[in-house]
Amino acid sequence: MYKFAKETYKYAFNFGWEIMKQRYERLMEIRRLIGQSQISSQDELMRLLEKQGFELTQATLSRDLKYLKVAKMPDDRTGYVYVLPGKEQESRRADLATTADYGFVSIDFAQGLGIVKTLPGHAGSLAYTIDQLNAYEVAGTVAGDDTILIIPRDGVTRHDLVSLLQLKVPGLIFQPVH
Amino acid sequence: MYKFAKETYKYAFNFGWEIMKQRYERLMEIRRLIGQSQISSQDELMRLLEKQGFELTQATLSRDLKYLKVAKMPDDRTGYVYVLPGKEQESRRADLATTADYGFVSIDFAQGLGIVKTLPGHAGSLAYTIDQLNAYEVAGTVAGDDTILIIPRDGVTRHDLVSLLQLKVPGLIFQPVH
DNA sequence: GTTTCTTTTGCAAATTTATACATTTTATTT
DNA sequence: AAATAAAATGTATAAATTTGCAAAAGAAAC
Repeated sequence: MYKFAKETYKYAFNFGWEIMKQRYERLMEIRRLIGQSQISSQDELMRLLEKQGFELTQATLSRDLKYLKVAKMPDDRTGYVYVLPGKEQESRRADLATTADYGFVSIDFAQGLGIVKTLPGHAGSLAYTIDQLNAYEVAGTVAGDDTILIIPRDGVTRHDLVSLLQLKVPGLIFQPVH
Repeated sequence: MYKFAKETYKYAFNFGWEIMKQRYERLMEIRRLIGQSQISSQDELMRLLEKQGFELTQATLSRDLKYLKVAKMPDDRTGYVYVLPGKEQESRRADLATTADYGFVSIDFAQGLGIVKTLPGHAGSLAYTIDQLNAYEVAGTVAGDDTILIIPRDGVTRHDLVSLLQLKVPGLIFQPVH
């Protein structure tokens, strides 16, 4: 939804001399389409624009996207998606946990249990985060000061567990300091 | 700066069975490089990694970047830059004004002056924002309720003015409602 | 209206990025 | 340790994106 209804924003770009009206309408439409749907290539976007009655080549689209500062980012669903400036964050918030500093140090396995090492004092909060995932794979956790014991359910492999954590706790493995 | 010094994070990925140590070190280095410098192509990144002693092909890099969810976004300086997830925002904060809702409607020119129309009551705040730019091009502004008069300095063209505003007030032209 | 200057766009080529497939490497199981 | 399974990587190629250049379209100046 844009602030100006079509009728209105049509004139929002009247620079006094009928500049680039068509181009700006196209740019608006591009923003709308990208904000609304998961677009993963310029050709795909081009086809959508053509349906709307715009005529253009992919080369122009490349320039438009550059002008609009639209980024192309990897996406689990579609492979890659175009995202509007400022919207990148939102699209990453699907996961429960945020990219906070968990104090994670390492994970190891023994006796069918996962042993997570953390910085001193960080075990509790990371264990809590893991509990909050409510994941089937995790039967329960026990936290000390700098160590967490993860008890996997029967049949859950260490690999399943690592996958789960990597998927649901982004930033756990690669955690830069702010 | 990473939380774990090299010596430490070397072992942060000991999953109990010597998994992918080399790969993870490379991934860490990629994150470091991308966070630190303005990298605009995979080949460029590859060369940097080779200097660090890593051996790999561009294909692997493409996969690594996908895994790390590194986005490629347009950048005024370098054309395009790779950005870490969560860091996109920061790289856009160089400009004074933020992507707020300015109530901007249109801009026109007459008598050598710029006439900006805004939504009712928005003239004052947008004029203030423009004043805060402290731009040479603008000798001064006068704001009513929904209209701003911009007085350009001698020799400043309407084009200069539009360029200035587009450059310094991102989102002025394309402003989606939140 | 005509001329001049600027911007936009398409075309084609260059560059950059992604991926299918085969191979190697690494982990898991027996 | 051997066999099996899974993951990572290179090679070659396909796909996608960017860009130089020339033409067209649009504004500005005259």
